[in-house]
Amino acid sequence: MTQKTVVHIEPLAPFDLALSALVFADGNRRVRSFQEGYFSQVINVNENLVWVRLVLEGSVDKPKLILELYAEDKLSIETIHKVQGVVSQIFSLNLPLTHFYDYVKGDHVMSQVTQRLCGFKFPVTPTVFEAFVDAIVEQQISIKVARNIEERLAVMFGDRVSVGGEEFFAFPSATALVMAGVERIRQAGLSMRKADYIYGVAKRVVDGCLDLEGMREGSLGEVVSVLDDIRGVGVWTAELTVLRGMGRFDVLPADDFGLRRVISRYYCNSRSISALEARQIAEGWGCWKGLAAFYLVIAEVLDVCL
DNA sequence: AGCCAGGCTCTCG
DNA sequence: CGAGAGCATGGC
Repeated sequence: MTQKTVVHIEPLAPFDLALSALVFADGNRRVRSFQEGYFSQVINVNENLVWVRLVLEGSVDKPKLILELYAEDKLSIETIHKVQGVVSQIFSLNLPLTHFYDYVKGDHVMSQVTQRLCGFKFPVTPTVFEAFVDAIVEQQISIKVARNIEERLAVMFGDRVSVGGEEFFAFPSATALVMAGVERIRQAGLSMRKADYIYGVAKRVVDGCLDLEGMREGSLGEVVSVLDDIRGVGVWTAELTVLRGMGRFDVLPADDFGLRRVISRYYCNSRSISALEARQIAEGWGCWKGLAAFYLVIAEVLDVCL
């Protein structure tokens, strides 16, 4: 029988859930979505599968969150705490955005954008592994196609939890992907090559020769270089993994076509710019360069005029 | 219809 | 070395 628990969270202000979860607005409800003010997804804390729903009460400047946890069995206090920790991590609830806003005050474009998008936090994945696989999936193809494939991977290989007769899927574990094998991974809509890369990464994780979680504390250059050495992984994939998987917002994946395009739109009149130029512009955003770049992405999506 | 998306590897000159 | 083909899918 489904068990429900409700927890109240007070994130550091400002926080805007609608902006932060905007990218999940058209997501598959069984995997991860943002609908009618509710963000939802399955969270896995030591083999406990919990489907969570998160909604913002109060304002962006005085944010209060209500977190609902649904599980098939009664949850221990410890599990509830851990789930709360993961949610807090996904939206960087304790990240002081005001430091970022102060830092870019002198940058005309970024100060405007941060004012308009006040409270946006770039969502992070619960595990580094998820970000790594996602980044490989996202190589070269459009975001929409990539998202479809990622959702398909969850439905095909992810653990499921049943809530009120509905099924919800977690992101697949490395073990599940290794068990699936290259051919079945490919059937999610990937090229043979990408399926092979993903299988390879999962296999390393299962074999214990790639400790992704253990790399969170490593220096940026070191981590990127270790990941970059893996077959199928370049600098772009490594940087996106560090950014989105570890919440290291000081990383700019400058090889990213979309990020370069949006940076140019706001800073160089849309002429095509090199990765080097993008990095030079991003230097002005200091240790916030990765987050800042995604402020521009959201600004573009919402067609924010300056 | 054909080109291109939040790349990367492999091959060939 | 640098340039170019190939890859899966879906939107335009």
